[in-house]
Amino acid sequence: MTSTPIADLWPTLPGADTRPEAAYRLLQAAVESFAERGFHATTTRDIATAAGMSPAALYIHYQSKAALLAEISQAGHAATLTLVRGAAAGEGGPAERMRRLVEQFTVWHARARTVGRVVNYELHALPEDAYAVVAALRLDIEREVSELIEAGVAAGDFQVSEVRTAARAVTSLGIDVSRWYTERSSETPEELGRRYGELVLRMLGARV
Amino acid sequence: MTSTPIADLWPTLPGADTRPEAAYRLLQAAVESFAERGFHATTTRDIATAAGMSPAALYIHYQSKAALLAEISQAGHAATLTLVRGAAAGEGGPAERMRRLVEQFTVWHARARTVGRVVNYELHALPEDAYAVVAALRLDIEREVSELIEAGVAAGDFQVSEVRTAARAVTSLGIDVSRWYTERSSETPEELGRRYGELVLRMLGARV
DNA sequence: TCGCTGACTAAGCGCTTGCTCAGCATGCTG
DNA sequence: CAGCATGCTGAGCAAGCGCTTAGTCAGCGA
Repeated sequence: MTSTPIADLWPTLPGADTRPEAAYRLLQAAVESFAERGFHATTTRDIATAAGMSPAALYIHYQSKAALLAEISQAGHAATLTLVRGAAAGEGGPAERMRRLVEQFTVWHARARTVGRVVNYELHALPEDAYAVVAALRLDIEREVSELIEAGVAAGDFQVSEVRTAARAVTSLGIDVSRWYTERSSETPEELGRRYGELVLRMLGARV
Repeated sequence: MTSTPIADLWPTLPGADTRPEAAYRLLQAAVESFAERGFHATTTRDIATAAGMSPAALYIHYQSKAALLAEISQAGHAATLTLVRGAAAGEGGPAERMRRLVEQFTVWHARARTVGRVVNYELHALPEDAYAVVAALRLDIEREVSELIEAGVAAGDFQVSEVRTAARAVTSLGIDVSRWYTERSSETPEELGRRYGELVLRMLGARV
C-alpha cells in the first residue's frame, strides 16, 4: 500500500491544490470515521479531534457534517466512474476490456475500502441534492458496464441471457469487496482483482 | 409477496408463540426503521410510534435499543444458516445443490431485503457479545458454501483455482442483493434467483 | 369485593449532539 | 507601523437522545 485511499481521492476534488491542509485532514478523518462507525454514529467532535482541531474549526472549512459526506461521496463516485470509463474504453476486445475493468474495479474497492464503504453504504444519509448527483453517477457506472457486456455479446465473445442482470452481478461483486475486505485478508487487492476478473469472464460465458 | 420478511423471521425466535403481540410489532417497526435509516439514525421514539406505543413501552419488552438489533441480527443469521444448510444437504450432485443454494439465498435476500440490510450492514452497531454470536454464524455460512464447492471440485463438476475466493464471490453476490433490490426492481426474487444460479454455476466452471 | 399483576403512559432526567459566536494569535499589506 | 484578513479556540446554546420513574388501569384469582 503506497498511498492512503483518501490521497487517491484528493486530487479529484475541485480546487484541491488551493485548499488548506486542514481541510485535507478533516476529510481524511471523516472518511475513516464514517467508514468505521457510520455517518450518524460519528460526531463532529470525533472528526475534529482526529484532525487535531477543536469542533468549531470544522465549520470554517465545511458548511456542515453532511457537506463533508457529500464531498466524499461525490468525489468517490466520480473517481470510480473515471476508472470504469478508462478501462472500458481501453485497447483490446470486449473480453480483455472487461477483465481490466473488473481487475481495477476490484482493486479500487479493496484498497480504498474506507472510501468505498462511505460511498456505497452511507447514501441514505446524503442530503437530497447531493444524492441526486450521486445517483446519476451510479447510473452512468452501471450503464458503462452494461454497454461493455452488450459489445461482448454482439462480438460473440459473451453469452448472456439478461444483460442488466449480468451487469448488476459484475458491479455487485466489486462493490461488496469494500464491505468484507480487510487489511488482514489473505489476498492482496491485485490477486483478488485477477481472480475476480477470471470469475467474471467465465460468468459471462467467455471462453477463457 | 405473501408474507412480510419479519413474519418469516418471527417463527425462528425462541419462545415466539408465548410472546405478546406488542413485541412483534416493535420488532417489525425496528427492522423497517433500521433498514431504512440505519441503527443510529433510528430513535426509540421512531420505533415505539411505528408500533403504536409510547417510548417507555419499548423497555417492557426489550432491555434496550441495542437488544432489539441483537435479536433481529441473530434471528436473521440463524434463518440464513438454516436455509444454506438445507440447500447444501439436499438431494442431487454438487452442481444441483449449489444451484438450489444460490437460488434460495438470492430469493431470501431479495424478499427479506429489510431484514437483510439490518443483518448485513448494521453489524458494527451490535454490542460485543451479540457480535461474537453473529460472527460465528457468518463463519458457518461461509464454511458451508466452501465445503459444497470443494465437493464439486472433488467430483470433477467444478473447476475452481481458489475455493475461498470463489465462496466469497458466491455469498457476496447474494448478500449484495439486499442492498440494491427494491420492490420496483423489474425481476421477481424468483427470476433473479434462477438467473444468479445460472451465473454462479458458470463462474464455478460447471458444464451447464 | 379485594389485592395483585402486567401492559402501558406522561413527564422528564442527565447527557450528547450539531452548530454558533466572541475573541485571540499570526502574518500579510499599505 | 497600523489595519485587516485568516485560521483557530473555549465556552456554550437549543434540540434531541436513550432511558427511567411514578402512576393509571383493565383483567383475574380468591
